[in-house]
Amino acid sequence: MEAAADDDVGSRDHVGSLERGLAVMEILAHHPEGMTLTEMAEEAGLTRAGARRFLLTLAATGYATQSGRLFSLSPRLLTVARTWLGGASLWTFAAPIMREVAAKFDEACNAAVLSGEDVVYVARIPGRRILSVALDVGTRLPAYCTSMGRVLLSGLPADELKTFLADATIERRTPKTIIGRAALGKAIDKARADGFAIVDEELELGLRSIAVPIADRAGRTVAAINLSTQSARFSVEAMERDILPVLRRAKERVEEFFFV
Amino acid sequence: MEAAADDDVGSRDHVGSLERGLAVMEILAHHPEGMTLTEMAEEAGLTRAGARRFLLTLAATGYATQSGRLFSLSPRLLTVARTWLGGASLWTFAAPIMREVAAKFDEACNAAVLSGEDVVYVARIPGRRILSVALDVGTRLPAYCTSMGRVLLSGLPADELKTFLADATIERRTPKTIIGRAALGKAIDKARADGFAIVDEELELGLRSIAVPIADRAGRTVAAINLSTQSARFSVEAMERDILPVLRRAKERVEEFFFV
DNA sequence: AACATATGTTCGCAATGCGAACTTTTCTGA
DNA sequence: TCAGAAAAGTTCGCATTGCGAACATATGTT
Repeated sequence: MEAAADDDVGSRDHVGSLERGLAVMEILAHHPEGMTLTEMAEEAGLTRAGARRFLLTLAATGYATQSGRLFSLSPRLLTVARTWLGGASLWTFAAPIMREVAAKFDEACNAAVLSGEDVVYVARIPGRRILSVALDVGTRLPAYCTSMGRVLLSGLPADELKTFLADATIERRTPKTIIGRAALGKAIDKARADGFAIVDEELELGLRSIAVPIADRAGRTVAAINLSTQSARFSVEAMERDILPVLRRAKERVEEFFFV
Repeated sequence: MEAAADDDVGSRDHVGSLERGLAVMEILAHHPEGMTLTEMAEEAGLTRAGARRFLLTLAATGYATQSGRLFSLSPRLLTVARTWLGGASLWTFAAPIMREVAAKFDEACNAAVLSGEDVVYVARIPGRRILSVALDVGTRLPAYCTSMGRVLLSGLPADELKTFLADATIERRTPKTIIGRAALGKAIDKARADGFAIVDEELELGLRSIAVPIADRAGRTVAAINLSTQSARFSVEAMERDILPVLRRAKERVEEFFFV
């Protein structure tokens, strides 16, 4: 049973019964086969009378069901969760997370999905610095030379990636653009192995970005988030050292919104 | 806000604070954009001080987050739900529901999925009456002449159903078996339009069954449940009048365990 | 049937959560 | 920028709510 933040427990702003009731609900979640009153009392550290009250209240409110001596969760929790998730898009939920990332580094934090040979921006938290590339939700950029594109491509099935590498339109945009298809394949493989990609002035001189993939519960890469910076601000090394851990944490938090 | 069962509210076995806290959580679920304290107090029918306590407790326990004046749910609810669902199979959760159906009619209630040209039994609640067909989890029966097969086939994409109708092994098992491929196609179309299928002595004389499809949140038919009876017990008309509503209710309850 | 175990019930009581009132902060419009 | 309105935060007396111990009943096991 996870403890609440310590400094709130003794406070008059705290409802201990709610906390204990939620803990009982969580214990039920760990026991889909059902639990008896005595088992719950032991596991929750409550008296039988106390555990019984919480179980009966969860049953009365529809969160649990009682069958003989066994209490178990009901699908109401799913209904509530579904209502919540269905009320807004993933990127609405992700926005506060991305906002924290953007604010921490004062740079733009973006999200994109793969569409054909492009990435399409699906969310964008501007930084305070002006980047020359005008970006907004809906903007398309070529996948091959963008950090988000690189990690998205790394999540493609092998045959699809092979087709992409064979067929994609690949042009030199800066002296640093990787235009060799074999070298690009290697860069994508590296992104897959690393779990991130840094694109260093391949799209545009002065522009450097780092991206991580967003995977659903089945492990499929469905989106990417990145931080775009002016290359004068962060070296490649600093990106990996300073930005990557933050971006990874954001990735994990966004992924919590995927259910299956 | 849904009321708890009235006869529990005044009881000493009831924890009102838990109930009110869960109600606050549900209201948050309807407001993914976040809510202020005053909005919550109004909607929950609480004083500001009361609403504030519940919100702060939900935040302290990790179920909600506070950003300035806005409170919103956190993904912890998803984590709990995921833990619960991940701890057992769908058919474990469905078993009590199917057991109620079986007990109501004293007949076997079964669940199956489509596998190739067959249905495979994935769950089975026996009735008290002995049916001559020995069935157990894992049993395969031909899809074309079973009620569950019929509704499962009705959920196939058109091209797959066309292939099935063209290629499937179809044999006469009783004088009532539909063996004409066009007629079978029509029966499957009828199952799709009706949302259920009755198979009347097509598999075996003396055996009649009625099935409904189980669909996931995207509307894809992924399984079926049925009630198998001796044909002497229930006429086709009685099945549709008496069993179908019960089976439909069970379908709805089982479908609540699908998240997306 | 006897016994052990688990659950249900009761009720005195104290602690927990209540809300009203006051204070502080934030927002809005001129 | 300032004044006023609105919203949120804080305090604390108090009553009601939830507590647990003890007893009663039901269920399971040998």
